[in-house]
Amino acid sequence: MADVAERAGVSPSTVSRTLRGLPTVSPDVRARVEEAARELNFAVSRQAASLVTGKTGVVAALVPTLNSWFMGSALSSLGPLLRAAGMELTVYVIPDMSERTAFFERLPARRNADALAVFGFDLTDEETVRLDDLGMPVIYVSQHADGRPSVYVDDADGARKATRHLLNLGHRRIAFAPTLGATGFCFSSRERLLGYQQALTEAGIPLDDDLVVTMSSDDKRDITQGVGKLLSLREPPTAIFAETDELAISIIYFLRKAQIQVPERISVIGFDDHQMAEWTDLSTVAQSPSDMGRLAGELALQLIQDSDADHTRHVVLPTHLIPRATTAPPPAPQGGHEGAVEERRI
Amino acid sequence: MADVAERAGVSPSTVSRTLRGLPTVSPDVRARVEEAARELNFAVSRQAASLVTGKTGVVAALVPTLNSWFMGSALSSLGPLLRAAGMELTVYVIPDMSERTAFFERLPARRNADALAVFGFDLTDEETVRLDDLGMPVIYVSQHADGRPSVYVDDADGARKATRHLLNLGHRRIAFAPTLGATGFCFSSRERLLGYQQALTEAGIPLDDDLVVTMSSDDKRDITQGVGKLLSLREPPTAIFAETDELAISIIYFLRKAQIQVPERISVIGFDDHQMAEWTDLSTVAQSPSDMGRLAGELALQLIQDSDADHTRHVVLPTHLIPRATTAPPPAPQGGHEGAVEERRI
DNA sequence: CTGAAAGCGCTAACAA
DNA sequence: TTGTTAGCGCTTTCAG
Repeated sequence: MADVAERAGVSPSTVSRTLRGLPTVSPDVRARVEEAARELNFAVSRQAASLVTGKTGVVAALVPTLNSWFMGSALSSLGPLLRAAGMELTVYVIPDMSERTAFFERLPARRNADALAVFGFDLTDEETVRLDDLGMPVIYVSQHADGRPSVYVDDADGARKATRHLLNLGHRRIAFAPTLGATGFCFSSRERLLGYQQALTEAGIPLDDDLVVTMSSDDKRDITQGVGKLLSLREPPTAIFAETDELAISIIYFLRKAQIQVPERISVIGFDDHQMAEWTDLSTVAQSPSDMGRLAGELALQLIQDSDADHTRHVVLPTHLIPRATTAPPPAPQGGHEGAVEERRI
Repeated sequence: MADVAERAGVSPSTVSRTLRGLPTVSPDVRARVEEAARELNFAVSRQAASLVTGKTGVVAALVPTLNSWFMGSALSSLGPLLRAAGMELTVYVIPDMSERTAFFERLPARRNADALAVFGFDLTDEETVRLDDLGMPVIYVSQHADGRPSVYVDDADGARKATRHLLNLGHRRIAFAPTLGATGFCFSSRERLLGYQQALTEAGIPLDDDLVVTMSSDDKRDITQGVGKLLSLREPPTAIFAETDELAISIIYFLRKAQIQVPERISVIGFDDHQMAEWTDLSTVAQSPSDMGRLAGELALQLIQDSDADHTRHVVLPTHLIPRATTAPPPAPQGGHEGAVEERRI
């Protein structure tokens, strides 16, 4: 910066003012400084600046993985939004329990970010408390956190929609397949289970624990076994509501592999409206992770600016049912002969 | 840090030494300092440290989007690797041309990272030169950059494998569908096209430009039109090689929707071995983006440490063909009656 | 509108 | 093994 100052024939202070766009710089000086900066390929060091301002210019995101449709979409919208505000995005990927423990013990984000967005973890109370004294706003995304800023979809409502859709088609034996990430992380399982149960109760159908089978969506064997468990019940389900589209698609794969027609014999519905849902004609409940990323980013920027903004704001996003070709009325009670024309599907 | 020093009854330097794990600290002092640090919830400010060391402790990744299987997998493996080395990952998401221009003009990573990993962009020469004087090692991932460190798969070879597989099945009219990101970014299209052409030439089949139809994999209309173009040729292809699995899956969707059986009438093969490829029984060429992420990270760390390491190293990863159920021999020349048993697919 | 000077929190010499 | 000192590159008073 001193070089730029010298080249432009002004003091470092003036260079600083110019480069930050402060209005208290005369036009000709501004022009000289900007040219000098360009010629020298000068870029301000965030490190040095933040040392004195106390702001790092960084928003941190805590994610269990980047390798999922949800996270990818959310961060793809968060990133450019932050850049537009002159901020950078640093990502902490926490793929397993030991990394998670390490993260919460050391809290490496402390002093190295102005805000933290926590994506989709089902945090323990201790972990939440730990984040409370991190010294920066923490935004909870895709999860509730009482009394703390959160952005999420109404998962329970979405699950009700999915379940009601199946009920409306005439299904009475409806299974729910929550998914457990390989690492003990848990997205919105609880809420979706709740919505599923509410819809059943609403319809006067007793809950049956045998119809709730957790499957890890990364693990083929686990899915086969889970599907097997459902098929071997004395009264198997005629419909399966999978917690995510990815799980739904793999369940369909195993059902069809076992010669069980979908949706003629068993209907399957997912949750997400993953890009693949369209290509596989999957009925699902849509949510918008990119909206969540955007809103989380806006909330973060706002909380960074007004330290006394409303820190308890919850933003709840809508979901909507997208019926496609994997849900249909259940097969006739005993006859077992199925729908006439069989469409081709991927 | 001064607080910690006072509480532990030592000087700031000693605290610094302790916290950085230098060996020149006596055990009892170390213990006192660590306890004090824990009690005060102290974490070193990277900003201040980097001001004096000149190292930021950050690796930057430049990506066109995070919302793709490839990027998600690559960064999911890069992130934890960097954390294990005590580094942070900051991500620049450059979704469109204007952001791209802005990035290369301002180079915001300058002085704010120790290395930059550029993922999957097809950079212009000017852009590459611009990165050369960024003042930090730049690792090119999923692309060649002559004389600069690169990590990529042998796309041409993978494409040859895919094309040969189709040739071996008896196909002679084979189309190639490169995909153009919505934003003018271009992954490995060129190389894959090349491999496709080589395999054809090798087999003595003349190239036909009509069989190469670009389709934007985000855009439904574009894909329908592209498929339509191929189907309306005087001599339509009996097989399509799609540049990516995602494109392959959507092409299959449109073909089946148009009552064109896959693979009986037209074979389709993709490239990636996307997680969904298995669930859709898609034949494909596998590559491992997580390996690429990992190797890129290792290379970055190495270049950061030894500034005089080999800056021209190229790491080339293998691909392998995974034949599944979307490729089969072409239909009999004129009769048009297809294979006997029809397997069920998602 | 501009410059001088102080200091942000840390590390790296050097001295003890 | 530990403490002292001098900056790293910037922003921010405060004078002018």
